Amino acid sequence: MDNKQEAALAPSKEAFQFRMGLNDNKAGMEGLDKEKINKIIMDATKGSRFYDNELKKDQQVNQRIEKLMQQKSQLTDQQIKKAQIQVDRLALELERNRDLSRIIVHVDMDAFYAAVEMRDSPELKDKPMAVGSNSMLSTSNYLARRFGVRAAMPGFIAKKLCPTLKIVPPNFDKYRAVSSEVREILAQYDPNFLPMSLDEAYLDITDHLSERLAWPEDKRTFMIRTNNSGGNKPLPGKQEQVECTSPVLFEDSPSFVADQNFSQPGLGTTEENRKPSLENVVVFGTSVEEAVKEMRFRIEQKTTLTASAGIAPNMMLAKVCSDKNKPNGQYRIFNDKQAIKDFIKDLPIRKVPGIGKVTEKMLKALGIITCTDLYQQRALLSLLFSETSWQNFVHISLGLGSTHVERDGERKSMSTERTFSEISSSEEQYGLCQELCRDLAQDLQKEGLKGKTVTIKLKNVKFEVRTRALTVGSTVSTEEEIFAVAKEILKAEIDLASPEPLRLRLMGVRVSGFLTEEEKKHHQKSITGFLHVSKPGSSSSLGQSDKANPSALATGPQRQSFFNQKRAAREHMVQEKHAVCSGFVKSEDATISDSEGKTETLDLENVSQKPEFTCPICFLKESDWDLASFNKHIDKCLSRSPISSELESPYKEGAVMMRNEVGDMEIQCEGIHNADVCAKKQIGHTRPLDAFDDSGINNTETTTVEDVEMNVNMDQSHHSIIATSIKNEYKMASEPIYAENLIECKVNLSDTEVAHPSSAAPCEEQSFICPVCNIRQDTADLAAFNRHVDVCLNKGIIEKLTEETVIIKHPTPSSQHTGSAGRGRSGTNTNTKLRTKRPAATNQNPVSKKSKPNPSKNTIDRFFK
DNA sequence: CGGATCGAC
DNA sequence: CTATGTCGATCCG
Repeated sequence: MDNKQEAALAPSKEAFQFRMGLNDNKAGMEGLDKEKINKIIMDATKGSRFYDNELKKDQQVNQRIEKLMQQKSQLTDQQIKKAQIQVDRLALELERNRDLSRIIVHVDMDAFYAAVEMRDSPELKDKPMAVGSNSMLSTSNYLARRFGVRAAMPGFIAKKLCPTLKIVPPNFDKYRAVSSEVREILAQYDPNFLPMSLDEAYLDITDHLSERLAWPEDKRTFMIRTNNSGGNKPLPGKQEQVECTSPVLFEDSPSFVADQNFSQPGLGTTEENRKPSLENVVVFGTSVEEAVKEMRFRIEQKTTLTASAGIAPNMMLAKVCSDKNKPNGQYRIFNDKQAIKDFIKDLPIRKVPGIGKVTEKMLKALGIITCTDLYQQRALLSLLFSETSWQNFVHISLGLGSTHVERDGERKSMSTERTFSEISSSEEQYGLCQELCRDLAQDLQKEGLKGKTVTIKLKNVKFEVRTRALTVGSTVSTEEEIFAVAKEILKAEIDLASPEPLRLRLMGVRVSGFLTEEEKKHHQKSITGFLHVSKPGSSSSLGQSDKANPSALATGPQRQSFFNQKRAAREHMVQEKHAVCSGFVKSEDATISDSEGKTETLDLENVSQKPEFTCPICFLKESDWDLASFNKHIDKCLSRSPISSELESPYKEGAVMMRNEVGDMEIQCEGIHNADVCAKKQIGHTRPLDAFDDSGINNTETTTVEDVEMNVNMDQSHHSIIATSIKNEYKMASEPIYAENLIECKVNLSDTEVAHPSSAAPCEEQSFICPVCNIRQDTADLAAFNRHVDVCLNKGIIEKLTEETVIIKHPTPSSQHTGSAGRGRSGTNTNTKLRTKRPAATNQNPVSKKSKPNPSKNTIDRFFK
């Protein structure tokens, strides 16, 4: 097993395929087979700078894997066994708190953008097509996928795979409109549903379902819209003759009805007793599946587009499920532990949201492919990965996920970035930077946000990316403020590259570190307010009309040339110079921008000089101020001599209102975004998960319950705490617990709500297996058993433990479950942590959820109770 | 805090 | 010729 890395470390072809995710091609009869696809892509790719960079990134991953394997090889059995106990403690706790009471649905429109375009352009319907540009595709239709054409693939390569491919440019306004139609429907099943993007959403339909039970039939009855005159839809009982064979959208009639089973017991009444002309009517039942079918039916009726859905007890599972019967299908995991376990068993970890390419490859190096593998290796993983990572792994392998569909909190950052053909002149780079700042400032303004940190992102022609950030004392939100900071950062980068110019292909600007509501109140009168006043009207007029105009004029039909954009930007700069001169930006700037040509050169010189700032409040000017001290000064000035309160940002109120307005569809659209920002966000959306892979399920190696051996090693000084908590855990579970048996262990908690035979059965007769000596204790006396465990813990193996292990001593906010602290010594882990998304199962446990700062302490307190 | 990286869409 | 844009999260130094 240790040598698996050999193959993985070999670079080139295989590496690239890993990076590009080419391993899951679904070759169709009319398309290309996997071999051909890979070859074409390789040929089109090989030798490019992009490819070189991909190889480099891959090497980095391989190095991480190498480190991982090395750490692994140094682990002792004892360490693993000890880890096993600790991990299992978490697993047990999680299992005990498993929430099976909710019905979560993940709805996913099939090939959304492509489907919309096909719907509206009949000539596209039977052709392979994709939405995007020559340089990047957002999504492709199912016909194109047979040729290997996928989301996140450059259009020019797609064309090589499929010369007849039609690439249509995206039309986000249209997608947004369709999306809001869909959301109108979704809202009726869960008013608090959570949209993830234009084509995807989570719903908690538990409440809907209980209401639905009492609904009369007519509330579940819907007309079937017949768009084709002759094409009468088959009615219940007849649909097998239609047999919608093709998974391809619109290849046959886009009929939901043809594809669905409406002859559910108890609703087959449509044929006879509906009103005269209403024979085209369908009634849905009250079950979970029926409700979701109804939802999808209504979506299709309303939009002529199909959706897939996953139904499960939590969001993570629902998401995986929605992929299962895509397109135009649904799949449900029942709210039953065994059902979850069965589903998870052979599930490739890559399917799980949060496990991406890199994680997949790293885990693969450890022999982990499926969730079962993941579960079996949990002890090892807890030693090799960071706390959050391995705990997330445990959540996944237990099939746990969040059961609360909630909107995300406040936004944390806002950014804009652009790719272009090489720009190496620093003047252009500054101009571009300013333009980005302008765009960003407008977006910030729409949400009334001000941030303290400015980050710029640069990607050179070799695709190397770097980001640099600067946090300032005051807050920034206007173009000038942002640019003042961004310019400094950019200058530093240009200087760093020294004689060589920066050869950029992308630049981005981001603002983060937003003020909280609290801070907003206090910090109201910032430099921003001052600038607003000093150039009355200019910022708001700029917001609306000014933006597109100059560049449109300059470039004509398409804004291809950044030259022109930059020129336009410069013109803009000139207009605004009087605003600039009010102090935040270097004073020289104000003096130069008289003629266009001069602006460039002088601006450039400028940048390499030491900045000089003038305080906008006291008008003091210090030559040795840097940005930070300048900002500090302003802060002081502001608190010393209060500025009249009318300087508040005019946008603040509006922003707050928007956020609270839940009922409004447009706002629900993207949470706190209005339509414009929303549009921007959607540009370039790619959907790698569109590349679903049905063939992934193989390798069905059943894992039986083995490895009952469990020698416990505990840190002596704290063993009593552990002992106690273990005791209590064993108290909770009503049957013997094996390490490998965790998923099985019966939980007699409130899961009985969703009554299912296997979920609630209490245990026969009590007996315990001591986790230390591993001997079965045939006693129903819990106290006796606990005494035994205590004794066991106090003798024997523990003496052999040499390393210092802090188990639950002083739980810190960051070390939730005792794992990380003690692992330092025998040189095992520390570095090479893998980052994974935040633990998927957060809201499972009401205790640990609430007390974020110190969850494990609470847990233990409760144990002691 | 700053920088790099991952992952999702 | 030609390989996105935006955002949140995590980890490490």
